[in-house]
Amino acid sequence: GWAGEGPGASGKNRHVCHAAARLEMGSLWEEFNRLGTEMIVTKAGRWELEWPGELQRLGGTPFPSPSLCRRMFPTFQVKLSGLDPLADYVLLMDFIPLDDKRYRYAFHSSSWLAAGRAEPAAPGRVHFHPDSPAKGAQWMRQIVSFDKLKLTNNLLDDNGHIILNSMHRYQPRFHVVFVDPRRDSERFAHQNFKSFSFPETQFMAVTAYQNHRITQLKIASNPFAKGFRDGDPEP
Amino acid sequence: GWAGEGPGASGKNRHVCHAAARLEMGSLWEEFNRLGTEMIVTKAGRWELEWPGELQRLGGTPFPSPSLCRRMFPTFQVKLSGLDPLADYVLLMDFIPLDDKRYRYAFHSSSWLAAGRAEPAAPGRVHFHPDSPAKGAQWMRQIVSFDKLKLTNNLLDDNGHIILNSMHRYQPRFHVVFVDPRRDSERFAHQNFKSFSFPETQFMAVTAYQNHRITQLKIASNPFAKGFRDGDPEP
DNA sequence: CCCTTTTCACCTAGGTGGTAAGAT
DNA sequence: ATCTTACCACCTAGGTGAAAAGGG
Repeated sequence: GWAGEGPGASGKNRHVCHAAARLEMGSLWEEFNRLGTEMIVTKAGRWELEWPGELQRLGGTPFPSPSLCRRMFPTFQVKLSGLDPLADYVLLMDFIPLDDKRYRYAFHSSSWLAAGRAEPAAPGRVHFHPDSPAKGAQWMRQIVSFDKLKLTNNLLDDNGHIILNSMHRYQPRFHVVFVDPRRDSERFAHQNFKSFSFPETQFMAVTAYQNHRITQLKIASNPFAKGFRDGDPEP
Repeated sequence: GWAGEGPGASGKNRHVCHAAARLEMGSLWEEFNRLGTEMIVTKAGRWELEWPGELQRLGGTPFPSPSLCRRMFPTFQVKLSGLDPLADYVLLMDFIPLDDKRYRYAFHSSSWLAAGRAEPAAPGRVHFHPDSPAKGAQWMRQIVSFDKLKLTNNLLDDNGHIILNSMHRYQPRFHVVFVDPRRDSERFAHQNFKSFSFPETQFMAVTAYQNHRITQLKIASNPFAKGFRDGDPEP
């Protein structure tokens, strides 16, 4: 579907007021949403600094090992239009709680039940698209994919990942921010961005899948889970 | 080693005149250079557009498959200093012929012999570091690695790879370019960059390794070639 | 004969859910 | 009981040189 408008679409800078975003993989998102999308959040384990021996032999420096956090699937991807091709933009995402409830999954009825009030909100973080900043022309040239975005339930995470509470519901949000070259651009900050929310991308954060139909749809549609597919060939 | 100065170090813009670059993995480069470094260049094969079936099922769009070109090993990596932390810089590399000769390898003497004049120079291309442009602070924060740079001998390559003639010698060059915000910045273009050449990184372009000791050093030091190592454990 | 291309097994690197054990 | 963690086999994706085949 197309663009949910940001709050207060009026009074926007001309560089963002015509911006539009189309969610990619819309039919897949909707398929998940009908079942109740779940996204895995795991603790980042905080492996020690890695120095693989190979690298050590070569005289390189150690680097942080890949975290154990999980990506989203489906991946949040949008096709942008209406940007100024020559202006600079920053693209980013955040996640807002959909309510102040905590949930549990009732296996007997295969449904989610409210189970008390939400836990204290995790530190609010944003994920900047790693190509930011870039010209409008470059953002519009192809699909923008947030496949580097990772979710964790580790409140102490220091890798900059998105921190979410398990068993809570979230709405991903997408923001287009015009990089205002004016000296006093702070004064116009509220005019220089436009936000998009796609209701079909909301999800429940979990540490393990609860709904078996979600598990099966993940296995069927995520290429990295091919090892768990039964032998039913698909064209 | 440290920085070979660019041509005409005088009259440089203050944003680049103090720039310095230290080559990483220097001892490995020197070990290769003592034997006569060789780098593989292969034709990019130009596979058809890939549409893996996975992606098709998910409603995605096809994308060009990875090319068959080869990276450099060792990878060209530098540690930068002396940049203005708040200024924008573009980093790039190019490759200049070391002479106008063509070579062949004499197996009986295990040495390279001149074998006529160079073939017409391939189209001169540059490789921009994919993080460009970025602030000086970000470039100086950690080692800058050109591991996405790929070499090909395909004169018709349209993936933007570096085109080299096999059996010719080359000197990699590294350039730091200050992004001048002045309107008439073209007038100062010659002042706004600084170039670095590390003699220990020069190499012979080949389609297959000629010197067996180079092959063995590549196998011993490149993690991706571990499958060809004999069972001699290294700490 | 000299050089290039193609294909291959074998790696690195890292994204999956399953499973069993652990925590509360 | 309910939720979380740790480890695992199994994938995707792609970087290696060997070996054989191809070309002039």
